[in-house]
Amino acid sequence: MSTSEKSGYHHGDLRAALLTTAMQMLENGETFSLRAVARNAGVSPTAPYRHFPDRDALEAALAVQGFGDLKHDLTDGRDLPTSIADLAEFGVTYVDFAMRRPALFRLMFGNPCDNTDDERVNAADELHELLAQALANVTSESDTTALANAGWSLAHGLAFLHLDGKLSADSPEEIAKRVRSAFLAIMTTQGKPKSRRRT
Amino acid sequence: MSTSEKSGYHHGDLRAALLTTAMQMLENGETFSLRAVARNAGVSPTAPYRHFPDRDALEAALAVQGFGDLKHDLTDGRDLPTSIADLAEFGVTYVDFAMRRPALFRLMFGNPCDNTDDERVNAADELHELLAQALANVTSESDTTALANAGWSLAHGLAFLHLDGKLSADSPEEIAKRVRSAFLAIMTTQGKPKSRRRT
DNA sequence: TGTACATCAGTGAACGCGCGTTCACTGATGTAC
DNA sequence: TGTACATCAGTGAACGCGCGTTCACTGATGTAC
Repeated sequence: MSTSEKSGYHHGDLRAALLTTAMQMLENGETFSLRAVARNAGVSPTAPYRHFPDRDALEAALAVQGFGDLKHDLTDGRDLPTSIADLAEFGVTYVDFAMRRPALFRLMFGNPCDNTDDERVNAADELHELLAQALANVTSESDTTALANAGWSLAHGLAFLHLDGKLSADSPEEIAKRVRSAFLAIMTTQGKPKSRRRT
Repeated sequence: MSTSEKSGYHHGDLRAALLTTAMQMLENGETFSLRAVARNAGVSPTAPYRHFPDRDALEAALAVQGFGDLKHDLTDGRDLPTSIADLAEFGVTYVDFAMRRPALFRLMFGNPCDNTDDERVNAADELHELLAQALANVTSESDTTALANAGWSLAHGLAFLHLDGKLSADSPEEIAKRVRSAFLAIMTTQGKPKSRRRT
């Protein structure tokens, strides 16, 4: 990582370099391949196999990092939400992450989980728990799991609808505004609820 | 479509047959390719080019059909929602569609729109409008777009989280129950809203 | 009613592409004596 | 301190794969006279 920069053959810290490179590619919205990552890292197509058993392993490592980053975005420099307005900001951050790092977000969430990779499962679980806590903080209900699912799904749906161009916007601010409005609107509705039964 | 079944060379209605075949493949969760569709339809790899200019055209045609089917599922044999409970059933239908036809759902929603195909755009718009109407029916607010976005996003998020295994369930019933709970929970929350400002 | 011919709807070989992965290899590094 | 050697981290050629698409073609259909 330090002295090895000029040495041609041995890279020094190729594993880290591959992750960095792959992450950059994802940030640019590219869906990467093992070969493309190697190419961009300036290394032969087979070199990555020294550090990752296969393509899936690289993906999993990136997802773990992604989950960490998202969690960081959600918690760093702010308290857990205590009001609906706070919660809306939580949602804004979630969607903003998706828009800033679309390919990474897709990699994290956009395909069936690989439940064999423990690190990945743990990282995902941690995030899940954070979201549950956030929701629990805001409501006075006893059973918070339904609400937690709803809050997550709302943010998640907004993220993907924007990502896939089903809801279009000209600027990040416009998106943020839309997310805020959505959270506030749905959590403060007074419709004409014929039945209010709980399940 | 009628007499042509035995004639070897000329198929009779290959265009329709290709769509049917492709639809079945999607229903089975397979992501298809032009070649695979042709193979399954018992026809040479290049035959589809008689009926579709390229792969994207086939995809667009399938998406149009998908939008129609989903709209049908949502409206046929029932009135538009008038209560939150009705709306929850609307969501249940949306998610159920996604779970029954996962690959089709992904094809419809899971990638940036092809806005050059008019038919496709129209079909998507119609669905969009239907959702907006449904939401408008339930609330007494004047500006319903925020709520419409929220309702759609909520259902959409639930659909994708289940599709991608982030929320897992053993049966369709369990999913339906979860969707209902989510809608009811988030639309009837009384949190401790510090601020209730609208945007 | 029968035939000539244009049109239509398929075939099948071939192209170039990027991919994941294997294999035998070689150059660089670091450690034991 | 210097050397022998094991280990480590790369290389580069090659594999088989399925894909979308092109091209020149041929067999079937239907229409005009």
